[in-house]
Amino acid sequence: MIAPSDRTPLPRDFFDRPVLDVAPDLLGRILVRSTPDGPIALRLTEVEAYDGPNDPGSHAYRGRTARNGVMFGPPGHVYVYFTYGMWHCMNLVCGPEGRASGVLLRAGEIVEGAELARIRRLSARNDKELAKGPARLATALGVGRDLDGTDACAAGETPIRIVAGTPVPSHQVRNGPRTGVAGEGGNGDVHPWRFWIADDPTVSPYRAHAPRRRRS
DNA sequence: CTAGTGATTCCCT
DNA sequence: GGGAATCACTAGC
Repeated sequence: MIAPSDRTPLPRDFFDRPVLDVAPDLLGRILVRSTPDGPIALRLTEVEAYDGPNDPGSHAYRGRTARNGVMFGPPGHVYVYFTYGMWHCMNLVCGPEGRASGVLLRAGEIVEGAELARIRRLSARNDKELAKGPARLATALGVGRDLDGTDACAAGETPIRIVAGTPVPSHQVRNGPRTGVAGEGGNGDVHPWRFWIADDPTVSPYRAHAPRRRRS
């Protein structure tokens, strides 16, 4: 059951700020995913910032394409991409419009609808693993490319919204280098653009980017 | 716990 | 053509 206060999405102004301001402020906020079977609510515990065409690690680095068009649109919308032939990951577009920056949602704690998330995440050995990693998070919430471009700030029974939750005080926020990003880490040029809640058991393990070897 | 590797397909060069 | 903002599984400590 969603409390009445949880029906109000965060205003678009929340996302219409520099991405490095928005990213740590998202920790502790609640993502509400409405599905035909009922709501799933997730408390965000780990996020990662991407700063548009000036950021070599960003999908928007080489300009607008068919895949990343939503990033160039207004803030507060959902950008979903497909990767590694199997997985989806979701981002929230941040302002100002046209900067094409966004926050990758890397991990969270399911606080409602765990019974629905478990059905989509049969390989999870416990509930802490349901959304421990960006593709696991999207899978647990049933998020795919069909939700690319969804407005997370719209009123009503929308597929995805972000509600206030409880912001995490800055002394409990940790930050470090991004994980798994090609073009970063190998040359020592890393930035503390990953943010997580200190000592939270749902935060994903750090993995440096490892280039894949060719198949025969 | 860490490290190594196969899976699988879309998208851009 | 080949890399990709990852995961699941295995082996070994």
